[in-house]
Amino acid sequence: MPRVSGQIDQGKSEAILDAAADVLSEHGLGASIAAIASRAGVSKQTIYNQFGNKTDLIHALVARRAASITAPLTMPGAAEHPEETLTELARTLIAIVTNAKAYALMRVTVQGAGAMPELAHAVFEAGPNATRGRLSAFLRTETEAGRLAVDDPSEAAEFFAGMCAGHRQIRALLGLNRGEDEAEIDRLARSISRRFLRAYAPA
Amino acid sequence: MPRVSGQIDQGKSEAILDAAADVLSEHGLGASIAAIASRAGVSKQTIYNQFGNKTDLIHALVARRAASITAPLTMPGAAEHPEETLTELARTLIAIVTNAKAYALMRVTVQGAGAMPELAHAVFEAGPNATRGRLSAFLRTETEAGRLAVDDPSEAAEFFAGMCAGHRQIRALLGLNRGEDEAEIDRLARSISRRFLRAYAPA
DNA sequence: TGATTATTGGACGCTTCGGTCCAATTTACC
DNA sequence: GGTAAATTGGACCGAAGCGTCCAATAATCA
Repeated sequence: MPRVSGQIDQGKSEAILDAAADVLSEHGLGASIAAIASRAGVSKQTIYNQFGNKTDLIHALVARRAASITAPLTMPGAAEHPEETLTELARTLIAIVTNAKAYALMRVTVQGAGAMPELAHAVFEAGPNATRGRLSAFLRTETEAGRLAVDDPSEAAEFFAGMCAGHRQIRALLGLNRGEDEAEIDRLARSISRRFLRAYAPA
Repeated sequence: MPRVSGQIDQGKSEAILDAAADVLSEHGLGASIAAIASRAGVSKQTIYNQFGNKTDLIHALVARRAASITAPLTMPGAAEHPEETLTELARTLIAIVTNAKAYALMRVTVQGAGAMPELAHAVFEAGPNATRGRLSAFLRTETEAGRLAVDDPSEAAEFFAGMCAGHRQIRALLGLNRGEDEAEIDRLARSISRRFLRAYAPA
């Protein structure tokens, strides 16, 4: 059912990626193309027509989905007091680590790290490392404005991210995440922001 | 070459587990029994004689090796000032997350989380969660002694562990870890300990 | 030495999977 | 309607892996 002469069906393409995300997060990288095709309601051959092979399919999946996950991570503009900004960022970070769908992708990437190292590298750069970059820039400007006293912004940013991740990250990767409720996330985010500010308060 | 009548060769058993650890960390869970046997200098049949099947082999491996990794994690006794104690603990935690061999096992566990959830659960309990338990007990006694002001010891322990893990954990799982040098680890451990104490200093 | 038992190595069956091929069919465009 | 293109479904190949079987061998114990 081609929509445009000589072109690939974009709708089916998205359906395939959705199915791949589902099946891969359930069965890991060992999931078969046949299973993905079946879930997508599509012929196996169609997948090969559109993506070439399994490796390229994974690449396409991670590339397209990583963008949607990293999207909310843009650093909010500096508020007059950094506490609100940091709390908001903490909320976002916790939500990502707690989000099953998002972390299923990370799991797939971890599984495939041996076979596709460049994918692992790309994911790390686009995700955690990009966040650190933005956050450390924020901390630097706040320090210059005298509202914080951060000597090593990059290190401090990693501390902050680590506090947000906590054991939730490894638990998510191990498939042990209980759904965290909204109020709990909010409470945690405030706590992180408060403690972090105490640790880096100007003298 | 049996050593004791009716018994299994313990030396070979250990050799098999060592080989399994090596091969699994290189090729992931997809590694073949044949490859492990070859690396161990042992017949494939011998592996089946001793461990039954692949799943049980993985279980045996993780069970036996997890103990040796978690061993150094015993909480040191409370010093007169907590800074030294916390710095030492931070050093240990960073070393574990940075240790390629240790984290190779974690990677295998993550890969197998779908197929063997009870293994994932056991590893989490024996590793990160046990650490949190011990650390939070320490923080509680320090608070009672008036040297710290920790309102939620469990949460604080997770913050501390998260600061130590930082991006190193996910980087290790993605196979991106550059070897961290001793001096750098030491500097980082001190920094974490100092900042943590500022965040939780008594009023 | 003889009996017992683990080990070896290699062949084997079975299943699963990636990837290809192809004829029949459906869909979109002219 | 006719044409060109993609899709379908199913057969098919080759490779790989798990686990079994077995006859020959080596090592221990009595």
